[in-house]
Amino acid sequence: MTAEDQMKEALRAAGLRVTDQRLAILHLLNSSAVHLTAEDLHRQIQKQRKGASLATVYRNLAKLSQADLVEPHYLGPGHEKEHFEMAVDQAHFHFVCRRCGQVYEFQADALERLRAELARRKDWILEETCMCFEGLCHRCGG
Amino acid sequence: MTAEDQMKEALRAAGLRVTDQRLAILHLLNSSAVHLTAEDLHRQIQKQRKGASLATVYRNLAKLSQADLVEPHYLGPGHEKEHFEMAVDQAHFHFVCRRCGQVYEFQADALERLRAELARRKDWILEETCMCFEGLCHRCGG
DNA sequence: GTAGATGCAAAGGTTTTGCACGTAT
DNA sequence: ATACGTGCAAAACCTTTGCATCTAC
Repeated sequence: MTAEDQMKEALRAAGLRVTDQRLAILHLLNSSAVHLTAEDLHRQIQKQRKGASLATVYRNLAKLSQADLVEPHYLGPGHEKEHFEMAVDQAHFHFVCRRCGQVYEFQADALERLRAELARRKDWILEETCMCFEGLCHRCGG
Repeated sequence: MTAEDQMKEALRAAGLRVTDQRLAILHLLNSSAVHLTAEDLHRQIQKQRKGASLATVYRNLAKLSQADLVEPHYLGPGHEKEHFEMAVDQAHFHFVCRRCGQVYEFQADALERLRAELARRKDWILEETCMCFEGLCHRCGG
């Protein structure tokens, strides 16, 4: 099954209609190594034959996030912008280099364990976790 | 030395002039158990004899953050709003209850160790760590 | 055919900025 | 005296929404 077929199936499974705009968004997120903002996506999609308006990008990112097809993360300098990436099974975390802007992903079992321990110890239900790091990467001075 | 004297000294040490508006902001953050947004601060400061415009609140929060006198954090539902608190030595983290809005702070030694390990293993300089959680607290369903 | 999706433009909310005036140093 | 800080209003910025049209099902 092609990647496109998988996307269509995932959309239908989520009760969402298959549209060119949604496929375009998913394709971009799927093929992109970086994490894109709504504005990034819009800019790139507009170049394509079947574009998508900025409003549509926002509406779809919201729907796709709700459906767990994509994941929002607050990244970037100062950590103020929402970025999106394809949802993946593996929990992972982000490190943003403040000089070159590169986003590195990494696994950290210890963080996962910490999450579980906190929930148990404090008696909280953790619905959302944001853990991200900023600094200088190995190339920029680390 | 009173808290006010300390604030004045800290401002001068940072090369910032001592103004009523800045003292008002610092006093509010200092006495507040919760984490306030620019809008929150503005609303409360306006009630005082010597108020501060919203623009001034924003400008000062930026300067005070640069000077490490206060710390910005992205909290709140969806994690999209910037909140401020007095800068403190102890690294700590935040949990926001989605129902009652209460912000809980906690320490996590494990995270500190992880930070050190990551920096060493990946050869990164970690300047900023964001770790925050949202969910339901023990009173609201945890 | 109908509910859902889109594009456009307008509105909403938050943060920043230009400029004239005020004030800490 | 002067550089810095402030208030006001306007602008910039990001995101959401209303509405008419279109389209996937």
